[in-house]
Formats: sequence, structure tokens, C-alpha cells
Amino acid sequence: MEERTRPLGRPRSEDARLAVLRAVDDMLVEEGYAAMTMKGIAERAKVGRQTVYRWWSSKAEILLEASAADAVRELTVPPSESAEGDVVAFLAALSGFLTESDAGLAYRALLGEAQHDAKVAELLRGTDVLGDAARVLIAQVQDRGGLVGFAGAARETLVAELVGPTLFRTLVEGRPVEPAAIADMSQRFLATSR
Amino acid sequence: MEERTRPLGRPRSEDARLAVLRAVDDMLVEEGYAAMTMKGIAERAKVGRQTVYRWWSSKAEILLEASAADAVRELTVPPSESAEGDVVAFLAALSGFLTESDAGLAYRALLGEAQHDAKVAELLRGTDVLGDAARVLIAQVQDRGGLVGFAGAARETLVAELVGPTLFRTLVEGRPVEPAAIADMSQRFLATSR
Amino acid sequence: MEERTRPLGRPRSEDARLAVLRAVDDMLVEEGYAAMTMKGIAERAKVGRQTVYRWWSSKAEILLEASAADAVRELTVPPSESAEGDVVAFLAALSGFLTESDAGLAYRALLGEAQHDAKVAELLRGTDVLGDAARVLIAQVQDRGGLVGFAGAARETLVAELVGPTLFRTLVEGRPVEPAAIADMSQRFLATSR
Amino acid sequence: MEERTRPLGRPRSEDARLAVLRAVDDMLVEEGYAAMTMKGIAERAKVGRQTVYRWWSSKAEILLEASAADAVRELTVPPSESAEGDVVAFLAALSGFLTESDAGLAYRALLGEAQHDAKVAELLRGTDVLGDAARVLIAQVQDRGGLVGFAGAARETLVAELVGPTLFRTLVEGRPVEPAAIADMSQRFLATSR
DNA sequence: TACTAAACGAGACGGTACGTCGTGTCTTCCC
DNA sequence: GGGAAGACACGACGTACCGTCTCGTTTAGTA
Repeated sequence: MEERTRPLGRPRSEDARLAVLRAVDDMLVEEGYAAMTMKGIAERAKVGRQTVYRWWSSKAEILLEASAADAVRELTVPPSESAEGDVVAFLAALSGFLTESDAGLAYRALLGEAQHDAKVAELLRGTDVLGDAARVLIAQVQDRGGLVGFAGAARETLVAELVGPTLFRTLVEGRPVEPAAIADMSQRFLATSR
Repeated sequence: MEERTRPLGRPRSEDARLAVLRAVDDMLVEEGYAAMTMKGIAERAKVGRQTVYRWWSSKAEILLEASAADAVRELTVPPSESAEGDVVAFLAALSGFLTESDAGLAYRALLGEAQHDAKVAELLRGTDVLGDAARVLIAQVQDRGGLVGFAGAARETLVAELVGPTLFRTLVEGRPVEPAAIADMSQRFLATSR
Repeated sequence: MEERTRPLGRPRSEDARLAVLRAVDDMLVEEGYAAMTMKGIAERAKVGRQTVYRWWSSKAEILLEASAADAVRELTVPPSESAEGDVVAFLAALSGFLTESDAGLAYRALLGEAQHDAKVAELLRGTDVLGDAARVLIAQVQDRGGLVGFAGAARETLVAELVGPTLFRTLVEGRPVEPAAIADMSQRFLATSR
Repeated sequence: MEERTRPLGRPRSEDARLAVLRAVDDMLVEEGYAAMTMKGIAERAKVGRQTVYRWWSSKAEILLEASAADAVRELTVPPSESAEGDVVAFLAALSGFLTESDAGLAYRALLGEAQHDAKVAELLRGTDVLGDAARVLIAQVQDRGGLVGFAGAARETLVAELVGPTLFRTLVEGRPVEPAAIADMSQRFLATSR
């Protein structure tokens, strides 16, 4: 059996890669997505412009790589004592993620850009951050015995039912969902399934 | 009592205003939001650039003026025979609006831009197109006797519960919600609110 | 009879034009032709890059406009007491121009560039600085009675005979022609033309 | 007495050297001097870029090495039946060299570059191609008994008198000198010396 | 035969100029 | 004073080449 041989030439610099990701992370928070430019990223990272373009084709792509892991981590909630506790914790995490976290800021910027840039939409569809997190939570709740008796089309809408209301509030209003509303949403979500 | 006197000088040209709005409408469909520029709009409308800047401060502002009326019209559904019929009709209209209508394309672009541009977010908050339409529908359903017995926090989440799931599906997946899912969402919405 | 109407829009800025020409003049002396860039010129002139490109298509074109008038002036010599005096004065001026004058530095750079850039060659052919100056001098000498009895092909070579030797010395050796050599060249030129 | 020991390591590749020289030769004709780049040369020669930089420091240097021998050969004319025949043959060769030969194209490019790049000027001064050829021709003519009675400063200007006029015509006008003019120039050159 | 050392190809690196485009402002003349 | 035209200073775009670097490989002499 053969080892895969290294590509020819000087290998990619991990230093440069990390410097770019870090620069994007910092600039998003400090200056905002709109003010970020490929030129600015390169300068901030002390990296050649060509080096950025060689490995990423847009600031959206860099941002996705820089924030995807954080997003997944922030949306993973430890099991609580009850199904309702799990859902409440998840929705609270989701609300916080979308309105107060750096990774969530990145996600909102990307989801926003996806609405008028097909390339970014495509990119984002490759990593359904919110959907994946929701599916994990739903499976967790089902294992406890909640959410029994779903079938067919109903199951497919569960993710939307769980995530949608919070997404609406945060995207449209731009601020966290208050705890009372989260409690209400959680009850509604579980009510239809019991 | 004196009539308020007309401002001095040449009055604003309605021709120019309409030409700009029409140009923005057309360009959004033909080239997309990202490719639209203030310069391009002025040229397409055969209008001086200064004239565009004099009356609007960004392409988002023009787009909002150009599409708001259409959006409201498309999201107004006539009463049907039942509460469920009303909700289904509304969600279908919402799904179609967000994925297939020109006005919806504009709304998605604006909502997207609002995620990384505070000015646009502010602008959009002034006209809560989706929320207003949802509130009208909810009032309509309540008048029929559906949705009784709500109070406090619960009432505030109703809009999000109605609109959120469909918004999630369309924004994240970028395609219309299938009829079976709409039916399911409608039933859940009514079930948890009775 | 009609006045020629001014073109539409904001007229060209004379300030910007002069700032660019002055910048090119200065930079040629301070940094040299090779180190001069369109970007550098714009920055030095505190002018937008687009403004430079709008009116000139290359640094050669700017340099020509900036130095042509000076070149003509420096190569115009006042009549002296004798034909030989005129020729000596001209060759001395030519030698000085090509090796010590700023305008001559520009001319050498342009003539050099013309050797590997057809656009510049074309440009330079439109203004035969050396040839014109030589023709003026030759006419001057002929008016005195020197250079009688020329005809046909012979006449066409006069300019080359006058300018060529000095051009060779300066271009190839890069330093002024010594006075003794100038005297010698002048005598030969007149001797072979009488 | 010791032989100079070969340096350690892998010896220079003659293949690579020739490939580079050939690439430069071809590219000069096909694309022109200005369009030639170190990167392009390396790629065309299928040679690493470092290899080019290891042995030459600029494209001018490569071009000089690639064309010097050809230049000398093209400017060496066999003795004819008369002194005038020799001079005519030389000037014809010079005119053809500067306007139609590949080696002459290279020489013109180098002489041009030398006008705004001191490094190239230095380089070119090391090999006075035109001057050397002219000196050979002059010695040849003198041996026949032409050009007698020169001394001092006069002798030093002979080369310039011979080469200059043709150089002027070719550099400034960019086309060959017509035969009648060459004949005229030859007569003038010999006239002052007899 | 193994070791050392330099040249080799490939190609990524940090820089910088290219020529174009869009920004928002200005200056001109015309209505 | 509004409007069309278009020049202005500014700065990002994505590309190309600069000259250097870091890989693995090749080719010689030396041990």
C-alpha cells in the first residue's frame, strides 16, 4: 500500500492560514462585516493579498472557516433534567448565539449575504449549522420519550418549528428573545408532540 | 389663514423619481442586489447621480420604497371558509413571497443586508412587513373564534410562531416550503394556540 | 457664426493637470524613469488615479507633455558670428541637453522606451524634437551661405550627419561630448557639406 | 601547480542554461522586450525561477549573453574591393542589424533600457558592440590607405562619425536607412579624411 | 556503498503596481 | 433651486510579477 505523496513545491504555510482566520475574527467584531475587505484582511494578517486569494475566494469563505467550529460548540447544550429544560436551554443558547456571540455575528452576516449572493448561499448550505444543532437536540429530546408519534412530513417540519420562531425574532428585531418568550416557545414546541 | 407656500425653486421631478424606482425594480431581478450600484441605478434611470443621492441615501432605501407596497399586497390574503384555510393561505403566500416574488426578493435582500448594516436594520424596523401581515392574519383568525384565551407573553410570541418556521425554511434552504409542510405548520400553529 | 459650445459636465481641472505634470517632472529627477509608476505619480500629485488615466494612457505620454516645451527651448541656439559658431553652439547644446538637462533626461528615457514599446515609438515620432531643432539650425546656416549646393538624397542625410555623432556618444557612453570633439564634429559637418 | 578543484555539489546544468538563453531569444521576437518577464522566461524554459536568478540578475543580462555573439558576427563585414565598398557594406550591415535582425532588436532593447537603468548602462558599457565593430572597420580602411592623417581628438570622433548618423536614423525613425543615404554617408565619412 | 553538498523543479510566501470600478462630492450649464 | 453630465479624490477590486523561501529530488565528488 502506497502513502499519498506530498504535492510539489513549498507547502502551504499554517502560520499564514491562522493569521488570516484570526484577522477575520478580530475584524468582524471590531469593524463589522461590511467594512471588512480582502485587502484589509491581508494587511491585518500581514500576509500577501495573493495568499488570501489562493486559498479562499471571498471573505464569506474565510469567515465560515473561521467561525464554523465555534458555532457548533456554542449550539451544543448539555442534557438537563427534563425535555423542557433541554428545549429551553437550546433556545436560550440559540438566541444568545444569534445576538451576542461573535460566532453568531458571523453566522448572521453569512446568512444575510446568502440572501443576495448565490455563491454564499451555496457555501452555507454545505454546513447547515442551525439545522444540525436542532436535529441533535430533537434526537436528544426524543430519546427521553418526548416528541413521540411523529411521522412523515411532520418530522421534516420539526426543525423549522424549533428554530424558526427564535430566528424570526432575532433576525427581524435584532435583539435577544426574552426568557418568558423562550419558555412559551418551548412549551408550544413540546405541546404538539406529546 | 395662509396656505403653506410651496418651496422655492424647481419642484422635485416625479419623472425622475419613478425612473429611479423602476430602474431599481428591474435591476434587482436582472442583475441581483449585490450587482446593483448607485452609479448603475442612475445610469439605468437616465438620471443624474446627484439626483439619486438627493432623495435617497442608499440603494436599500430606494429598494424599500420600490417594493414595500407590493410586499404588503402580496401578503394580504382574503378570508377563506375556515381558520385553518386562512393560515394555510397565509403561509403559502409567505412562502411564495419569500422565494418567488420580486418584492420578496427585495425583502430578502434587505433583511440580509440588515444583518451586517445597522443603517439598513434601522430602516427595515420602521416597516415590519412580515410582522404587520402576520398580525392582520392573526386578528382575522381570532375574529372567527380561533386562538382564544391568550394573554401576556404568549400573545407576543404568536407572530414569531406563525412566521418563523416558514422564514427559516426559505432563508436557510432558499426554496419554497412544500404544501404538506405548510399544512403541518398550520395545524401546529392552531393546535398550540387554542 | 456659432461659438463652439462647452462640453457638458464639470470641466477638466487645470490644477490637477499641472499637479500631474509637475509631479512627473520632479519624480523623473528624484527617482528616475524606471521607478516612476502611475500610482506614484497620482499620489505625489495628490490626484486620483482615475484622473491620471482619464487624460494620459502611460507615464511616457505624461512625460512627453511635461518636457516637450523645455526640450525645444533648450535646443534653440541664438545665431553667432559664423556658421561654425552656430554649429558648435548647437552641438554643445545638444550634448548638454542629452546628458545634463532634465528635459534631456526625459527625452533619453522616452527614446529608450521607444526601442521596446511601439506605442511610445509612435508617440515620439509625432514630435521629432531632435530633427526639428536640427532642421532649424541647418536652415540658419544655409541662410548665411554655408551648406550650398545640396540636392536630393544628400539633403535628407544632413540632419543625421549633424545629430548622429553626438547622439551616439551620449547614448552609448552616457556622458557629455568633450569640446574638442564637438569642434571636430562641427568642422567635419561643414567641410563635407560645402 | 594545482588544478583548480571543481566546486562541491551538483554542477551547473548546461541544459538549463541553454534552455533559458533560447527562451529569451524566442520571447524577444514573439512577445517583445517589455512583455518578457523573469517568471515568463523560467516557465518558457521549463526551469525553476531560482535557477534563473542564480545565474543572471535581470532579463537584460540574459539577453546580452544570448545575443552578443550574434551581434558581433552580424557586424563583421568581409573586405571588399575598395575603402568605400567597405564602409558602404558596414553601414548597410549596421542598418540591417538595428532594424531587421533579432540580435539587433536585442541590442536596441538593451540600449533603450540603458537610458533609464544605470545597471543596464553599466552592463552594456562592458561590451561596446557598435564601437568595437566600427573600430575594426576603421582599422581595415586605414590599412588600405584611406583615412590618413588623423591625429588626436579627431581620431576619437571617427567612431561616432561613422556610426552616429545611421544610429540616429534607425533609433529615431525605426526603419532601415535607404541605400542612397548610406552611399552619401559613406562618401562624407571618407571625404574628410583623404 | 553511503555521505555531503549544491543545483534542480515546483510552487507558496510577503510585497507592490496594474488598470478598472464604485463611492459620495463638486462644478458647469440648462430649465 | 432641481436636474443631467461628468470630473474630482479616494480606495477596493482581482491579477501579475517581483525576488525570496522551502520543499523533495537529482547529480556530482568524497569517504
